[in-house]
Amino acid sequence: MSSLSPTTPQDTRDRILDAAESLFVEHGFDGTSMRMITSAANANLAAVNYHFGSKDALVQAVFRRRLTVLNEERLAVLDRLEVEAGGAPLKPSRIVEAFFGTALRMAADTEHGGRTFMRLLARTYSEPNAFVRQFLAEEYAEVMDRFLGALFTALPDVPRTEIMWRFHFMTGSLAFAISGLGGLYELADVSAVDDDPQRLLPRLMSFMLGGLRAALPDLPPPCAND
Amino acid sequence: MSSLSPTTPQDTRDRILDAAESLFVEHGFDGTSMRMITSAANANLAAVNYHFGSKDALVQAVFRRRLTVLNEERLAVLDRLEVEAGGAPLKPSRIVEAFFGTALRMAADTEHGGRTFMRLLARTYSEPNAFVRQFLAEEYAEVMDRFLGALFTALPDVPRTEIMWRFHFMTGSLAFAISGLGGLYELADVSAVDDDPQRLLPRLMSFMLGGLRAALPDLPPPCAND
DNA sequence: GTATGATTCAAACAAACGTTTGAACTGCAA
DNA sequence: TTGCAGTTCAAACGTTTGTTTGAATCATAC
Repeated sequence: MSSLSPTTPQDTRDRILDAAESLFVEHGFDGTSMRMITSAANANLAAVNYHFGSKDALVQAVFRRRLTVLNEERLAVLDRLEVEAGGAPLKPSRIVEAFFGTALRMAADTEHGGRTFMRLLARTYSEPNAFVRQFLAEEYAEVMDRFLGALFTALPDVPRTEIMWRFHFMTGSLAFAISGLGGLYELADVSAVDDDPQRLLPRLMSFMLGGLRAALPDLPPPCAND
Repeated sequence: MSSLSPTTPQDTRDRILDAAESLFVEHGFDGTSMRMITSAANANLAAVNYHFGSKDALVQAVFRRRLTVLNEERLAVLDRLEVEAGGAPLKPSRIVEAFFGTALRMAADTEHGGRTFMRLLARTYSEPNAFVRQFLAEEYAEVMDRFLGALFTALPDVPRTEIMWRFHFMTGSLAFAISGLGGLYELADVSAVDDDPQRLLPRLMSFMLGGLRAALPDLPPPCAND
C-alpha cells in the first residue's frame, strides 16, 4: 500500500499548499520566497513550478482549495434557510449568521487548517496585489449576489446602498475578529482578555446585528457647498 | 528666494515620501522597489538611502509623518471633551466620534494626501511585516490606553473584554470603510452606489454605535466540553 | 575666487529572486 | 529484465533586489 510514503506523511503537492498557506499569513505573498516554501514543505525548489506552474498559480491554488468549500457551504446554508422559509422573507439575523458564522466557524477549526486559511483570507481582503483581487472578486461574485439579494428582500424599507455599506462594515469586523486582538492592544494587558473562539461568534453576531439594525443616519444633502 | 527650486516644486525628501506613500498603497511594501519610488519621485536611486538610511527607515518615516499628527489630533479632541464634561463621564458616542471620526475626516482630505495615507494605514493594520507591526503598536500605545480607558468609565456596566472586542470590531469597520467598496461588489453595480465621503462618516457612526450599544451576547461557559 | 558642507549622480556590488534544465530516481506494466 | 511515465534533484539561468561608492554638482560663507 502507498498510504505511508517513505519520506513524509502526505503528498508533496499538499505539503507545499500547507506550507505556503502558513508562510503567506506570516510574511505576505511577496515576502514569502519559493525557497522558504519548499524548504518548509521538505520539497525541492523546483517542485512548486512542477506541480503548479508558477508562484502566482500556487497562490491561486492555496485560495481555491479552501475558498470554494467555504462559499459552497455558505450557499448551501442559505439554500436551506430559503427552503425552510418557503417563500417568506428571511430574518436578517439568519442571513448574517449564514454568511459570517460560516466563516467564523471555519476560522475556529484549528485541526484542518481552517484557522490559518481564514487569517490569510482576512489579511488578503486589503491586499493590493492585482491578480489576487481579481481572483477574489470572481470567487465571491455569486455569493455576494445571493446574500445581498437576500438582505434586500429581508429589509425592503432600508435603502440598498445602506445595506451594502453595512454589509461592508460587517465584513471589516469579521476580518479583524479573525485576525485577533494581537495588533494594537499590547499595553492593555491583552493577555487577560478572553479570546475563546467559542465566544467570538456570539460577540461578533451581537455587534453586527446591532449595527445592521441601527437607526438610519441623517445624511447630508448630496451636494454640500463646502 | 529658494521656494522655487530649479528642477521640481518641493524638497527631494518630501517628493520621496509622497511617492512612497502612493506606491505602498498600490503595491504594498515588498511590492514596491526603491527604483519605483525614486523614479516616481524624480530622484536618484541613492537618494532614499542618503535621506532615510534604508528602505525600512523610509517606511517608518512615511508613517510617522502623518500618524503622529492623527493621533495627536485624536488625543486633543479627547482632552477637549473631558475638559468640557468637567469630570462627568463622557457619552460613548462622543468617544467613538473622537477616535473614528478624526480618522475618517483625515481620510476624506484628498488635497493634503490624507486619503492616500489612511488607505495605506487601513491596509497595514493586517500587514504581517514584523517591524511595521511593532512600530504601529508603539505609535498607538498611548491613544489606545486613553480611549479604551474613557470607554471603560463611560460604560461601567459593560465588561471590559466586551468593550475591547467591540472597539476592535469598530476598527475593522473603519478600515473597510476607508478602503471603499471597490473589492468584492463588482457585479452588484457598485458604480450606482453612493460613496460620497461626506456621507460615509454618518453611515459608519450609526453602524458603529448600533454595534457598541447592542445587547450583550449570551456567552457559552468558559470550558465547553466539545 | 575659493573653500566647505550638503546633495545628486552614474555605476557597480553581492545577494536573493522566480524559473528552467537535464540527469537521476521512483514505482508499476509488459 | 526492459521500458516508461511520474516525480525529485542539484545546478545553473538571467533579473531584480537593497545598498554602497567615489566623483560631480550645488549652494552658501568667507
